[in-house]
Amino acid sequence: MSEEYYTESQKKMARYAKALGHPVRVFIMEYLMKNASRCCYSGDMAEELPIARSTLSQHLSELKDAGLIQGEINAPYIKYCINKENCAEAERLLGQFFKNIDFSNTTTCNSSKIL
Amino acid sequence: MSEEYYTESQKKMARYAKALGHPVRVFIMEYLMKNASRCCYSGDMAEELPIARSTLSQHLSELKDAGLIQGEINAPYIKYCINKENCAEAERLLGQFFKNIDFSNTTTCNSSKIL
DNA sequence: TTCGCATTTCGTATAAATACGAAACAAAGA
DNA sequence: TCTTTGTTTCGTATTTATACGAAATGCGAA
Repeated sequence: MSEEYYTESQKKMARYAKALGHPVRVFIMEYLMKNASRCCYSGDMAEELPIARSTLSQHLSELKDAGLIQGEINAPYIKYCINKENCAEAERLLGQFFKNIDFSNTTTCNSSKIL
Repeated sequence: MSEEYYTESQKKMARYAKALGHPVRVFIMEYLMKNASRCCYSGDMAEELPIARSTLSQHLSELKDAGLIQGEINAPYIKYCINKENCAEAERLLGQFFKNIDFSNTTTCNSSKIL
């Protein structure tokens, strides 16, 4: 019944963008990127963030559900790291997306009646 | 009292990403990019989307508040277009962000205990 | 088996996002 | 001035996101 109005790319892009749509989650991603050579645990990040550990855990889950990170059990810790494959896809989708902007055209929206 | 935990880049990135975190808004952005040479009105997009016009208007407002698009009054229409300056910033921020991924390192999270 | 530890899940509260239809608005034209 | 028209704002309902503390979980070590 419900027709498909959005392309797979549009839905995927929105999914990835939504996951990155919170400063805590951007922080987590950058933390994992910077510390990719060593083990990254929830507790390490918790010490640098002003939120409860349960809240951090939820943000980790969101990034995991979106496919941007993955966790590996290293009991009693859980080691987190970037999901490179999906991050590469997100990078590609976003790159393609912005490439469609025509920076040569300067004739639109240059009047004084800008909202 | 509330210390600053997130960088300006992190907050800006999250803001832009959040604005792109819905298929309708990705659709709108791509529509405006593709039709940059001509006028884009709310009604044109409404005809291609399965949502109420008031809902579309709200999504347009979100993109506008995030700085990704702008509107120009062309009564009784409102002409929308990409805000190139801010889109360029978003592109730059996201590009920098993903560039931090170390694709050469393959030693993390390759065990069988992946969550 | 029992304890301790890091982490998540649960329960819950509050705020924000998403959606719709009705009403308001602003400007052009009759 | 009144009407028409495209769009937004308002009022509202529902869902989802964000946050916390308490309790549960899973596992290694004692």
